[in-house]
Amino acid sequence: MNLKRNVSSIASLISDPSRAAILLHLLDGRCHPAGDLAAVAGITPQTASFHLAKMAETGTVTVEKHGRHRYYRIAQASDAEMIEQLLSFAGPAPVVSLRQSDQMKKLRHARMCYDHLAGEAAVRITESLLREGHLQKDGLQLHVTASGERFFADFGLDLPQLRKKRRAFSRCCLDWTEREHHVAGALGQGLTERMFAMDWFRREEQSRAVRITQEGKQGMAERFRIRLD
Amino acid sequence: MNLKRNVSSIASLISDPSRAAILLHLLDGRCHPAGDLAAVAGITPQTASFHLAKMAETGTVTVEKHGRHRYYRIAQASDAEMIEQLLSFAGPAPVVSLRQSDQMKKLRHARMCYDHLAGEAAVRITESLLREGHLQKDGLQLHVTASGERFFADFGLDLPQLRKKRRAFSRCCLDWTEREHHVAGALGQGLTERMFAMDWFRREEQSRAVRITQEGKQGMAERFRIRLD
DNA sequence: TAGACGTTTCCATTATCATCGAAATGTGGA
DNA sequence: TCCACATTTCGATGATAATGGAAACGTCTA
Repeated sequence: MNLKRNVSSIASLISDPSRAAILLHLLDGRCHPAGDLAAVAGITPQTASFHLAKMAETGTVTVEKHGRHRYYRIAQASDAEMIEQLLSFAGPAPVVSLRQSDQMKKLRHARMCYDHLAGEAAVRITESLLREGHLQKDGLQLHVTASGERFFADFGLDLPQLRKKRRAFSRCCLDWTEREHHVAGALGQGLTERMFAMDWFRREEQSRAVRITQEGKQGMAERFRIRLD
Repeated sequence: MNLKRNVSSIASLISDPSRAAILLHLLDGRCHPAGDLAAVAGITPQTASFHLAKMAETGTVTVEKHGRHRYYRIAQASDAEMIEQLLSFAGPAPVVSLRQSDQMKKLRHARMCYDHLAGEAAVRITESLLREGHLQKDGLQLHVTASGERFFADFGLDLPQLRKKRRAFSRCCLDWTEREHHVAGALGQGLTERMFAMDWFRREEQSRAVRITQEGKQGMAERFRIRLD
């Protein structure tokens, strides 16, 4: 069994508190400059650079140079999802401060999970798609039905294009706050992108949290027949 | 966010190769003497004892004294399931030797996931229970329907008793070889126990693998309408 | 009662690795 | 051209923790 090797090497990436902090912060799917990540993890830029280099070497993160900044992000959606899964075992975070509980409430409500929407909103949307027969669950796969093809096209998604991407097309991703599944994969990403384009959601600064706009509430009621407050 | 702390401490449990080997071996749900675990991990008894003491302290494993042996096992089903989940990210194990691939094939077919059945057999059984309307999926929960109540009672399970247990009654557990869900929780455990009592399955020595008997094949065809070879 | 065996405790060794100061590199702006 | 700034590289340090030898403990067997 050389599963051992894989398992422990994956785990050791996250076992260091500084790296965990960095990865958790990168879980918002955005690009972050090295300095910010150092600040988040509470370490000096040198140390952060050391960790980032290490993670870049194993392919966990990728770099993009822009001027004198270097922006890092998580390389693969699957890695991000693994960390999300770990979170669901870290248990419901014991709330310490009011500020934390407030932040937590926002995260539960709607947040980014790397490149797609997560939290209550995402779970409700996924439920709706299944209920209306646009998606069909098959294990961890989510198949788009005939009615789904029409629905998504009508929604402004180019499904053939999304299918072409070199990644899973449509799959379940475990939501660690809701303990249910939400749509991930290229479809989840495309859907999320489209909803942002329609200004249904707006990202918060420096956080994975996502705010729902008035248009969003209205749109979700009309399109998905769900009501979020 | 003190999620960080939790996440990294969970990961550090498995990040050490020796501990990973021990935990992976304990994933069969059986009790194992300390010496065996040392051998499996390729370390001296002292070192294994050190790791086991550490894991016992954090509540990951529990000890049972029998004569001069001390038998260890994973304390909580949820921990075992977390490790199983990590395995699904470790990727399909690159097969090195023929012996390994053979062992792997057996594991895929049927194995123990701590205290319940996993692998193809478990996934097929779960599918059958859903298809026949005995179980109903609700997020990660599995509800027993009215017809399910009758079915399980007829199968020899004491559901009220199982519900009393201080653990999740019936839930989905991600199968890392099949990438689908199978029944876990008290129901998964009870079901597995009953099938072993009926001699449908037999455990292999020193492995998580499980062999299906002739009775098992016949019984599964009759009761679950599935055919496994 | 003695000895074998499984296991743990104690202890010293060793290696690994996160960390940071100092300095180098590269980029942008004045 | 010079300086400020983001980042990395280098090098040294210190802490942590895995490891195994020696010995003790408890249990089983003869």
